[in-house]
Amino acid sequence: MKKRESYNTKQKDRIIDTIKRHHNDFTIKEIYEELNEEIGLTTIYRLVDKLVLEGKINQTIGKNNTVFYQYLEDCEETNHFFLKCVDCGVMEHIDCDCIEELSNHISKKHNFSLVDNIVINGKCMNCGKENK
Amino acid sequence: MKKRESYNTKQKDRIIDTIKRHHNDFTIKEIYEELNEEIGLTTIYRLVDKLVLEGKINQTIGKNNTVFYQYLEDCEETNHFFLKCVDCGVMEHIDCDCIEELSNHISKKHNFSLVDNIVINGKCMNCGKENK
DNA sequence: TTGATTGCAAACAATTTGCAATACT
DNA sequence: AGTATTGCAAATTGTTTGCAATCAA
Repeated sequence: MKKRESYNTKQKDRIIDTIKRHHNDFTIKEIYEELNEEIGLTTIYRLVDKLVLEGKINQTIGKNNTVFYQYLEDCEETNHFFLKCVDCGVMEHIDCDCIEELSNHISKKHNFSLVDNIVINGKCMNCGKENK
Repeated sequence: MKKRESYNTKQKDRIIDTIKRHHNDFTIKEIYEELNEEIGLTTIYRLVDKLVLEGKINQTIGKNNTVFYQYLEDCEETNHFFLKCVDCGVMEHIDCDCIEELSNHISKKHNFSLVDNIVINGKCMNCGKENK
């Protein structure tokens, strides 16, 4: 029973491609439909689960108990820090010293080490100004 | 059809009391069982949903697609900022200038306003040192 | 008395599992 | 050839809804 590496398949490619085109949120159903239901739901669930475990996708739960995912772009930086707008769902990757400072501070003063992929909720400029 | 304020009930009291005793994570099922199944699941779902909407409870999704909730303690400070350990689930309330600094910086430099209740994932000292 | 709340049973929706067929290397 | 992957159907689980009975004000 030799352990093989994973196989490349047409389905994986198409799912990942679709996921990457969603900069912000996506749901399983959205991906399923965007693929014209040509790939089984089960397959999508399985791949997305795997990517969540690998930390490439962030999983959240929002309005109406809907489960959302976000693809965390591949980037070389050590810090994968994102701001996510709770209203429109837009996600921005932050590459700024403030993150490292925060991380150091948290670890030194509060004895917590931040995880690799941090997603912080807020409101983007557009959505923020709408509320009076 | 006059709009009444909400009623105080035995059930609400017991549920909230139970929730408050869980400093960290809780699931609906845990609460249900801790109440000896004396209060209907439906009632628990309804109250917890309401508290989530009011921002008193944080809702997350974790391992095995389990939905977790955390009660965000009542506190006078404007900033409700928490560090949550992804391993053991412990949550710590942070009351520190660094939060305000971060918040100002994010808003000034990155055009995002942070939401009221921020929960950031990390590893607490105990769980952090276990990994090699 | 009036409207809110409760909780059951049923409906619904989301996710997982078993398994045979298929695809990858 | 040998193992991973796929996808259907079925099972399972989690959550919501309808509604009649009950409760709070």
